[in-house]
Amino acid sequence: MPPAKFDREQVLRSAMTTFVQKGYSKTSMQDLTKSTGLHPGSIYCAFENKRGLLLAALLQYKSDSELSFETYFSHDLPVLQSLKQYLDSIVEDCAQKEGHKACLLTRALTEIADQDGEIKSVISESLYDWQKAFYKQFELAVESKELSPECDIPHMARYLSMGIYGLRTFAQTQTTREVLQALADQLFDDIRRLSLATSN
Amino acid sequence: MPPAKFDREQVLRSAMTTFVQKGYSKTSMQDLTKSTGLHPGSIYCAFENKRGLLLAALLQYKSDSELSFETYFSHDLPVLQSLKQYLDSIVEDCAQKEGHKACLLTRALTEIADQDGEIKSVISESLYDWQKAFYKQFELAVESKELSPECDIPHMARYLSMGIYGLRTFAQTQTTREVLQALADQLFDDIRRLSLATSN
DNA sequence: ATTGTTCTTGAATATTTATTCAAGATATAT
DNA sequence: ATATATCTTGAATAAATATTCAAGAACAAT
Repeated sequence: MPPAKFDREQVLRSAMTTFVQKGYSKTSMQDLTKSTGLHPGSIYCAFENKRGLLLAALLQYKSDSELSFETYFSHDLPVLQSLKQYLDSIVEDCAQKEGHKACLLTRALTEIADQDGEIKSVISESLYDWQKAFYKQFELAVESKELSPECDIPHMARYLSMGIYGLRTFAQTQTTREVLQALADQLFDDIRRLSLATSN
Repeated sequence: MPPAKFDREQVLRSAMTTFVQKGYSKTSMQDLTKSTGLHPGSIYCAFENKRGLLLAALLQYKSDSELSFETYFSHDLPVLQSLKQYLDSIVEDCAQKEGHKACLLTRALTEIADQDGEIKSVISESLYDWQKAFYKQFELAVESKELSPECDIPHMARYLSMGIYGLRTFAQTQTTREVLQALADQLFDDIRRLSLATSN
């Protein structure tokens, strides 16, 4: 019965959603069979075990995120404008009262990275790649004279990442859109100041 | 044999440590009996169950944190100076390579708040109280003319909380002291700018 | 059609982990 | 001293959950 081979990406997206919503430990195999539509045997055949499914989901999440990143940053807009829209989209995600779309990477990072070196590596590298993507955008913007040649690009990229981590955590206690938007706007302003200031 | 009644605070601190290090779900009762020195029966007698122990530990953590907060902010130093030292102490915590001291509140928040309304309330309120403690310090500093009367105090307090959440998350992927210190310093600068600027 | 191969199914098993509780120990009171 | 009440102990139990695997279904090839 080989034809009905399941759609791997679709399965991974379902697993992603479940893991983000319930966390790794609290997600049971039963939850996963329900959300993916796969039976236990199939999951074990395809991904070895629950942990393997998480690893695969993390990689899928990374690749999905990269795609999304590009839709914001790959036009010929000024970086700062793209960044503004990117931050707004995060606010949008966080402001959803029900089923607040968290970030699978950071959620898994805080939940299980201490316990599992390989997973920690995968997550850390993905987050670092994400940070580097900002880095690269800022670099291009320096070349095109949008940003000051003296700004500290790695520092800016790190501070931006930190701010987004913080925003997402903050959003777990408070989802008022205006508040979240004000925080995102403040972060944007601070990054912009760093990106322009020759003095600092 | 009533006399050997265990020291509740000590037990809760041990449980706190274990929960922070392994996370709630991955902490087994066996881990807890080992770290607290209590036998299962005693734990169930005193705290009802594992969840009850977490709740008690969260409250203890809150009260310990408040005490620590006061050691930083209750002298007659300028707020900004106290804040700087407070941030430095967080960097110190985060830079510990082994057993990175995370925040129990945020860790539990991301791990289980979605699943348990009561725990979410306890955590949210504790974090909000912490935010209000900043708020109050800024308010006093406005009264004593250290800070501009026009600064947006609630906004500052929220942005500061957000920054600290972000810093702690960032520290899970990168523990280089210089990098963490630079991020904390940047956060400090941005808060200071908000606290002084009449223009914004 | 029949056979062989490959993939699916999900009930059965193994394992881990929370929880209980009856027996034991310690102290206080009489 | 003895009795009584209170707290402790940790092995036994219950519950939840990951994992396996033998039987079954779908297709392709002869």
